[in-house]
Amino acid sequence: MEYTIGKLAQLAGVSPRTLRYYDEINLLKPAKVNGSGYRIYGQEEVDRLQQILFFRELDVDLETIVAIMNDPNFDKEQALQKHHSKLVEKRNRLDKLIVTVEKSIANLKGEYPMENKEKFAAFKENLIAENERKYGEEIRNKYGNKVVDASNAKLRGMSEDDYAAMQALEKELFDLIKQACPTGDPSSSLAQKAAEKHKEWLMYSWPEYSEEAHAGLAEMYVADERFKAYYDKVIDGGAEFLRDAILIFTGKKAI
Amino acid sequence: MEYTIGKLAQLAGVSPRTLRYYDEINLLKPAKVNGSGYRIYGQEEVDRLQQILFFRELDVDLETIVAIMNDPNFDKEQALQKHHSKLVEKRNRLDKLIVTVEKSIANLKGEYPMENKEKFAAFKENLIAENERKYGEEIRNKYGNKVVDASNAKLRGMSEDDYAAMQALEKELFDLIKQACPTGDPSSSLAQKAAEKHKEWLMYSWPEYSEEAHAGLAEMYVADERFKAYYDKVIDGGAEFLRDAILIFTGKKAI
DNA sequence: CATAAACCTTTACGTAACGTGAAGGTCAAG
DNA sequence: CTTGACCTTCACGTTACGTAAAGGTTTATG
Repeated sequence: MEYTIGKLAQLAGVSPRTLRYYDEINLLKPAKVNGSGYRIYGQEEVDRLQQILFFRELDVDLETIVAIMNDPNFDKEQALQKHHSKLVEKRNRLDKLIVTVEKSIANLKGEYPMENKEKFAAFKENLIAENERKYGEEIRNKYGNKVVDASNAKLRGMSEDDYAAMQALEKELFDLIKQACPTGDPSSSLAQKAAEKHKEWLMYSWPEYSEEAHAGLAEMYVADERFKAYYDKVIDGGAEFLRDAILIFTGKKAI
Repeated sequence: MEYTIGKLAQLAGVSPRTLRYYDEINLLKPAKVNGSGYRIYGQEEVDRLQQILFFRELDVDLETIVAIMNDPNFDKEQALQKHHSKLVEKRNRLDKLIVTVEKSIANLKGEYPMENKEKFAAFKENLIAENERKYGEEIRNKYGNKVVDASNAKLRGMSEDDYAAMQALEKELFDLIKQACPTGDPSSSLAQKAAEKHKEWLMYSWPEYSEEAHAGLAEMYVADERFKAYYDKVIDGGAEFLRDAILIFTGKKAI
């Protein structure tokens, strides 16, 4: 199937101008140009345009999309998988915004007391996610995690002091893990103290605590390589040990 | 609680520049300006900023936000209610996008045949929603529904012929309702023919048919005043009658 | 008490991703 | 064979801020 610029625009719900612009910036070149200068697009371009729209939906700027999609290592399926998880994340953030509206209505009616901070927490999650997307991967690789975390912390409205306190807490947590892990007993009082410390640490960045969420995060510490590496760097097997300690701490696992 | 520009910016996760800009365009004026020209914001401004961010989240342009919020008839609670339903709509559209990604992955693997039209259907729903938001209310009031529907139809990639066919179908549907309604029997063959016609009509704008969705829409025809008025205009009680006919047609209600 | 750091101010130009004509060539239908 | 619906390339306009620059104010600290 071949498409002129107008046909493709119609199919995809974008304007011809947009397609010309994408041609100009080397994001989406037509399959060929016919004798009289008309742009002709084929199936490959249709699929590529769909990919572009997914990126755009996730607020990735065009320059970045060009860089990603023109990379010889670009893998269509992998990209779609990533789109999927990002869209799910976006939906989760939307869920929180919806809850915020509900609370704000109740607040307006005087039925629910609401701190100003809470009124914007869900919006800021969007920002944090964007911040991660834009600079996260790059900066994490170049300068390590601290810069990104500090930046995220700042976004959450933390003072420098709070951030320092959080860093200190994390150090205590690391020390506890280092001590408790070799015993191999995640129900030991030292291990439970670590779990408690971890909760304290969490409270700096979480709007509210729940055992379910805490336990869920613990599972992720082992499932997600990035986190696993982070705690295994402290001491070998640290991630699993912390997870087990937290699962016991939150009552999700018997001793 | 009083906030300087930086404090409020920090709280809400926006830049001071943004707040100055909102001041400039009369969207958010500080509560007062102190002796040395500093902008000072209070609780009222905090809440107003939250409202602004909700509008922004829904891609309403600032000019429109100014118009809406500076309108003396502006009702905070009503606005929040609207935000809520719009956010839910947005989440529903996100859900469809997520399904589209999943299908596209299957398609890529050759496990699922996918028409090009389907690849963009979910994106176009966003467009249709935006189109409605921008021009819908205004134009519906000024020129009636036809213009908007035609515009939406065009967005869906319908040809003029298709649109004409859809209009013809709708007229047939109206005639059937007009005939069947006075009998008062939604299970009559005429009424069921109307339900069938309604399904046909739907198929022009729906990507796929399901009895659940059809029945759900029928319920909405009575619940939502706009729709109710639309069918009651054909014949008094038309909305309820059509709903009952559809509920029987879809097997959601016994005869 | 000074002085530097961390705020704040206005002014003004830069930007991304197109929208919107203008001026003109191409193509299918009647 | 012409009319209307396409297409083309300039080229300037728009929105919602980002980003210095140049300077005044407030607050923490030696």
